[in-house]
Amino acid sequence: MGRWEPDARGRLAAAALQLYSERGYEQTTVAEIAKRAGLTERTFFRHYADKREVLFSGAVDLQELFVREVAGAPDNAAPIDALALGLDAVAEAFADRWAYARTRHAVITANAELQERELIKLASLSAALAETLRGRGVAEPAASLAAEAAVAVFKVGFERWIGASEERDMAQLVREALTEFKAVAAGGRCAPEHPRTGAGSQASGTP
Amino acid sequence: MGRWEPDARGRLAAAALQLYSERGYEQTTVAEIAKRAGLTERTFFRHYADKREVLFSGAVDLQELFVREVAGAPDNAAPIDALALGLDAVAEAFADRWAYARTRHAVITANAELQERELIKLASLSAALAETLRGRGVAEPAASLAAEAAVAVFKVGFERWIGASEERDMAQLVREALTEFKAVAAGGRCAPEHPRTGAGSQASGTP
DNA sequence: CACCCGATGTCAGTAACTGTCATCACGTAA
DNA sequence: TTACGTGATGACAGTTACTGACATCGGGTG
Repeated sequence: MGRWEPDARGRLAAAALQLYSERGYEQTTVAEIAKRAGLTERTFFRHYADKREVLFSGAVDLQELFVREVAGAPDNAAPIDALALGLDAVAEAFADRWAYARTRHAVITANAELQERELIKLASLSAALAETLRGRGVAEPAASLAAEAAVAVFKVGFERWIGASEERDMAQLVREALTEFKAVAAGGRCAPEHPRTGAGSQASGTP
Repeated sequence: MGRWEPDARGRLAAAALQLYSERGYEQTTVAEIAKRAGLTERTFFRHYADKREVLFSGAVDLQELFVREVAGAPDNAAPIDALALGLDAVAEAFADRWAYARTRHAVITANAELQERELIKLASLSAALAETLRGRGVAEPAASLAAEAAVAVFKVGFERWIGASEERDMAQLVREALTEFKAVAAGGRCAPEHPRTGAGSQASGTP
């Protein structure tokens, strides 16, 4: 049992997301977040390094999960296949957080500073994945390029999942993005092989 | 002819890079930059939106050049080949700025806030390239994935160019990175086909 | 009961950034 | 030549993110 109200950190994160969503990130002061959480501004900065970080505390867990899965892939798996295992696991972890992820994503896409923070978190993820691949014997720059590709695939899959009108299976969307990525990298002219996917599949070739 | 000392904007950028390089980004105040440029803090913020942006005013030109080259590629070129033309042009544009690019890059890699800004500039570049590819008839998400891949290739090539002990041909390094990238995406197990490249090419396969 | 310790509150201070108005140096037209 | 317009700059007050130093609170431990 806490000596004060429990989970100050969680209350701050919840209050921040609410306020950012209600009135916008820039129109929200840290003092207001702290007040809604029943704390002071100074305490906010003891839990979070800055006003943005309160939206990104989960990034560490995401990265650890992704890395663990890649590291645990069979020794004979190619880099891109090891990364695919990590993508699957991450998609699973998001499964029951569709509504939360949507709200958070809307807040972030509405503000450039928050996008910057998200990008550096993804860059950190990419760097960790590259390091893991190197540990599996993959040379540079193959490791870094493969890691960046995996993050790009994740982003595409995530945004499709978030942007869908109803809740869908994120793992499936990510796998489709990976398949389309391989086609592009192989030098394909245009379009995906998933006309059943729905959106944006009218592959108009240039004549 | 300017009414005051000419090129206030350029003087601010030069002063900022000097000070960031000498004593670090965080240890430099905007007032100090302005003073070295013979101006006031308020004038700094009339030329640059914030303390970071002073290092990134060239990003617009880079993006325009890259996009122009991709848009001008032959109609029958595959996405990845169109992007390769843009990569070549950008590498050319950097040719005579090795020392400047090194200093600037060192400043940026030493500070997380500056890295965030750089990442969002690259994301903007990626978005512009994806839009250009869509204009060439490439469907989503192939366009976005190809664009992100091109930016990743550029980053690898640029960092190798900057990190080299002597000045080398950036265009060549970028082309090598592109070749290695294609191999990874195709599902290759390990290493590059350029053992002559030097650094990091001891491809240790997992046993 | 005395003490320790971690989480919080209080308060002063720095620096990034903004809004507002005054001022300056030049071009232009009477 | 002089008066006026205009765009760039200076001066100054104000908000807010963020930090350091110190006090306080409440529970556990000897």
